[in-house]
Amino acid sequence: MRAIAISDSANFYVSAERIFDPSLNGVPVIVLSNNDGCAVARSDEAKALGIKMGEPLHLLRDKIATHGVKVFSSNYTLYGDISRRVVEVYEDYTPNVEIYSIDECFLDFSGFQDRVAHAKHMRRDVLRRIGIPVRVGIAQTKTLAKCANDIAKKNPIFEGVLDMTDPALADWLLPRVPVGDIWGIGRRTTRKLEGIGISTAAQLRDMPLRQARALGTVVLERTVLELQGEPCIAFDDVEPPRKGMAVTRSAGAPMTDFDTLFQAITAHATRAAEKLRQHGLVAGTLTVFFHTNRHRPDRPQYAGSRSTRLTPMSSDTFELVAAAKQCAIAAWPKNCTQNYAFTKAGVMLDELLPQDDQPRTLFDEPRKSPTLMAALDAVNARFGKKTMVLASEGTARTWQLRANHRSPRYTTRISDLPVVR
DNA sequence: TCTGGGGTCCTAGGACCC
DNA sequence: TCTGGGGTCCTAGGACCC
Repeated sequence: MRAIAISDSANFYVSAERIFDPSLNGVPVIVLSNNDGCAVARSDEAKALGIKMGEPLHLLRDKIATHGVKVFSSNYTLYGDISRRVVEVYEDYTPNVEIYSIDECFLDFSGFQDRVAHAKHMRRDVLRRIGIPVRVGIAQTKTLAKCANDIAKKNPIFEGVLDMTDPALADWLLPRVPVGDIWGIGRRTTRKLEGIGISTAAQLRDMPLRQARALGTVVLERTVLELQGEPCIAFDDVEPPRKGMAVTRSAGAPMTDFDTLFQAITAHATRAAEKLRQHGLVAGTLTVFFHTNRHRPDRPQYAGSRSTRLTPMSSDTFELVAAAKQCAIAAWPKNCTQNYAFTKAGVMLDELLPQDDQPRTLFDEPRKSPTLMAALDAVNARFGKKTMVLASEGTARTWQLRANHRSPRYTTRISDLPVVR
């Protein structure tokens, strides 16, 4: 029978920090978003203190001091590497793995005999080899598997593995699942559904399809079918081509003049170009945006944004930064007497194509940039990120992110390893 | 004082074409 | 005075995910 499993890590970022620092076990730990803004991962102990997902750090100061909460800046280099290692273990347990997010994978368990025993074995193996605790939900469709995973997460009695392929078990469990907990049902749709008396997963499953499409869209209709056990969301172990990518950041300190803003935009465009080259892609459109602090309506507000075509399509840092500069100049406020403080800026790329598929024109000349970019990437790979940058990135870096609590990059940087005496 | 950074998919409506 | 019936493409905005 068709069986899809989803495996996810418990409080992934916190679990990753705990691998290398056992003193973090049993105590409240949180990991912050970029710029040390909000709590985006919380240990069970931190959740018990009432710390919410996305809660701003500056509102948590009291709790942190009172309860000795350990605080970390996010360390994506570490989490990305740990994530890759966890996937390697999954691949020993099924030939078909679909990476869904940094801490979640769909696994094809179709045709396996004792799925629960298999999943429990895999779970022990991930913990032993990598040190990350995971939970596994199994069902006929992705939506049901996510639901089973969620139930396993909340009920320790399942010991981290719940197989919901048995219809009788699903019939017993689904009336106990709030509709808003279903994958794909967000806040808005929850409110609409509750408005017509649908408050559990079982009620949503039994909703007429026409009504589902009318209330939501075809997306909601698919969720209903998935809950009935009919797969509408394909299992996809080949990565779909990316359509766009973005590099956007809050600034560590507000940016008040064009030069500072353009330094940040240079850095973001540079990073975007690197990402393109890593994926072997070129972009057809570039967008620059920047805006003031939206949490402070009492201050002057401005949001600027401009797009431009890249002709020819490009992944060249110089070309992208030049295009970004034109956009930034065009979007910069004109004739203004206000003193705007910009807190966020970004560069977005769209119409991505594999480099080899990019259209040529009659007048294309051979470009020097591939060799130059390869050299640039090689220098930065060998001597460290940002060894060689465009001068327009500046040296002051006042706009740079705050990251005051970052742990060492234990698995990817030898100089970060603690010295044992 | 201090509030993240990515993505995807869908729909409606306008512009334009024959 | 009468004023069709298709298409496609693009954009903006909504909703959702982690």
